[in-house]
Amino acid sequence: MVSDSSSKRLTIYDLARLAETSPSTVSAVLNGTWQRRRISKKLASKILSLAQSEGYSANMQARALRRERSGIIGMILPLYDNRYFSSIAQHFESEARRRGLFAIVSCTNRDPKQECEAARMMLAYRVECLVCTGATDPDTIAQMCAESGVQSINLDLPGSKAPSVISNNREGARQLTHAILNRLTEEKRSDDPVLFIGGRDEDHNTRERIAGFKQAREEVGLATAEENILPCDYAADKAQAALETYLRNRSTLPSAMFVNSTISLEGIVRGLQLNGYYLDDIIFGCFDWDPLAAAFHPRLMMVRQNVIEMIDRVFELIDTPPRDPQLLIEVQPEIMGV
Amino acid sequence: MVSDSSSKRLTIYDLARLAETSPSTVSAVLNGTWQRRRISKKLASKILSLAQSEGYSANMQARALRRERSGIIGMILPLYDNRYFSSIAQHFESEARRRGLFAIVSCTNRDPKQECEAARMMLAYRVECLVCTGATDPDTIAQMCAESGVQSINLDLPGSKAPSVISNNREGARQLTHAILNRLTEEKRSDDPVLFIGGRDEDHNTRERIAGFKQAREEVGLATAEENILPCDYAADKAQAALETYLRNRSTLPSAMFVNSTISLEGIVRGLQLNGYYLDDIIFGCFDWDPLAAAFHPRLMMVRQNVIEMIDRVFELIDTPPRDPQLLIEVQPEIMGV
DNA sequence: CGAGCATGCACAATCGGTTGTGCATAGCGT
DNA sequence: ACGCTATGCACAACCGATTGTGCATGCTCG
Repeated sequence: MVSDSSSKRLTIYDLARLAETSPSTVSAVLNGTWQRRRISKKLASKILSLAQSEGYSANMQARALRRERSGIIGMILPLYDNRYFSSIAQHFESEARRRGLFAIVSCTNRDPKQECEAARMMLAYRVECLVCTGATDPDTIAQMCAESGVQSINLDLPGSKAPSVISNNREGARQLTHAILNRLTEEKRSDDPVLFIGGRDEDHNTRERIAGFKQAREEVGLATAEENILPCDYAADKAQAALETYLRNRSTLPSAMFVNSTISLEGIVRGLQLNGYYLDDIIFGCFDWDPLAAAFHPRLMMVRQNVIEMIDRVFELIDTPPRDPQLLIEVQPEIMGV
Repeated sequence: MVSDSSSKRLTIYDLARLAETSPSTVSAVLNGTWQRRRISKKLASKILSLAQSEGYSANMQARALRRERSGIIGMILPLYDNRYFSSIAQHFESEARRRGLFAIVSCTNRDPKQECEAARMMLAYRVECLVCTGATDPDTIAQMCAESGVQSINLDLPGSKAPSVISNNREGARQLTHAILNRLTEEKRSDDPVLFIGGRDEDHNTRERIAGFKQAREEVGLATAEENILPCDYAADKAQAALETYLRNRSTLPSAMFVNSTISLEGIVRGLQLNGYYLDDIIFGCFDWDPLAAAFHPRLMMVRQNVIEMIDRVFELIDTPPRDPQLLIEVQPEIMGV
């Protein structure tokens, strides 16, 4: 290992000098096209072992520039702070790696401005494709990508200008609601009200989940009072406040709750603890999955979105871009703890 | 917006043609050096508005190649799946952004091979600095970076070949243990055994935490039996199995437990629930922080590592690289729920 | 023995910016 | 009118890889 005194990194020109050959030959050997270019096996292995021993590493910027392909695939993500988004990032990364792509992920804090800024950076780094996860404004980003000739795909929340892969929120919510109602029936409390809490009214997923919730109740002959639907935003504090307001107006605790995310669940649980309620009495269904929470509460059922399949679908769309930009793929989530 | 028919992206050469000037002038204007290069304000604003209206975006690969600076800063991370690592990634990203750097983060699943592979990729993309978080083998990576002339910094777990920023694990554990012991005293159970469980014997942080645990007990005159120290690995299953084995050999549950991470806590809680124990009787101290878990258990105290300060320290080291490669910076964590 | 082909490699253009340098022209002072 | 500086910009050489093309040399075959 000859650590170059200049501390500059080795290039194919340096290797060419060392191997007494030309840069183009070195390049051909190092990127595997040497057979096609009729480089002798002898010279090839000489160059390869030299590259190895000198610790050569190709300059990806130069390669990307010349090839007009960066080898980078981008994702924007609201946050990392729950298992759902974390595992999305993780699977995206490993799947990208498997395909020889380098994944870069940017958190945008559910802020449309940051989303745009991140998308702009990714486009500047010439990502070959951009996956837009849970974006507040996916269409703007799809538009930006289209103008740069870059493919984009929406994940988790659908858009209208690029194909989307999302969970089947309505069906997941329907099944979760049925699971809740079944528990209530087992406990002879089938007529008790169930509170739907958390999420945003404007957001596609919340609307679908509310629809699934109502549908399930209807299927067992129950009407749903609007006062029991509280899309108070996802944030823990908002959920906690909404719950406390709700409780102030009535004498009894609901026997069961459909909570729209783990972050909302955090506020709910905190609020109940602070107000001295006994948690284990309540049946929880949470449209989200967290194994630690599941371990804590014996009657907490959770919806685990099928992240692996969602990411698979995303890459299928990347491999064979659909004609229809409005294509919507729904993936079935799984109900845990039933 | 003239969407180029060729669908190729605009370059400074295109802009130069449109503005009837030279590429070098366009470049100077777009990267802000035009005053120094005595370009007239008039021409500058013409080029700027043209770039704006045509949606020009500089090719970062080309820029990086010429400038010999990628503008990229890298981080390798074991996982995203807990709040600690997630927030590390998030703060790293936003701090990098604030400094005009583009952050790329790779998950390596605590696998030394993946760590090396990720580091190699990052070096190939010519990161200007690599932050190595919770690496199983930080020194190998530090070595790779050094050979490429790239600065590297260890985070969370220390190494000997690059400066490190970690939590003060011993002091955090000492304080957490005191908090546990105080609770026990309040409840007149101060002589009950406390179980330390989770983590890896070989890992620096676990060793320090065990030391802090023992020290705190010693400070109140308690000896620590080795049978009550179970560094059974972090994984939930391992922790659950270790706990079940432990319980099989004695008649009573420990009144309190020091659990070495939320992932271990998951296994512990699950094991206790499955075996019919009443969780709320137990005092938990967990060297990790998860607000949802904290909401669930009224007697769960948690150590929240000061991620913001740790990331700040990392960037200070990047700004002014220390002479001593063995420099170790310890950041005080906070005890939550006392 | 010479045409023709295969073999093995080097040359040089190129990707899109950046930056040192040089060359006109204008303005100014004497 | 002449020299001098300041102004405003263009030229061209890079950065490090990729790739179309071309040129020797050696070998085969009629």
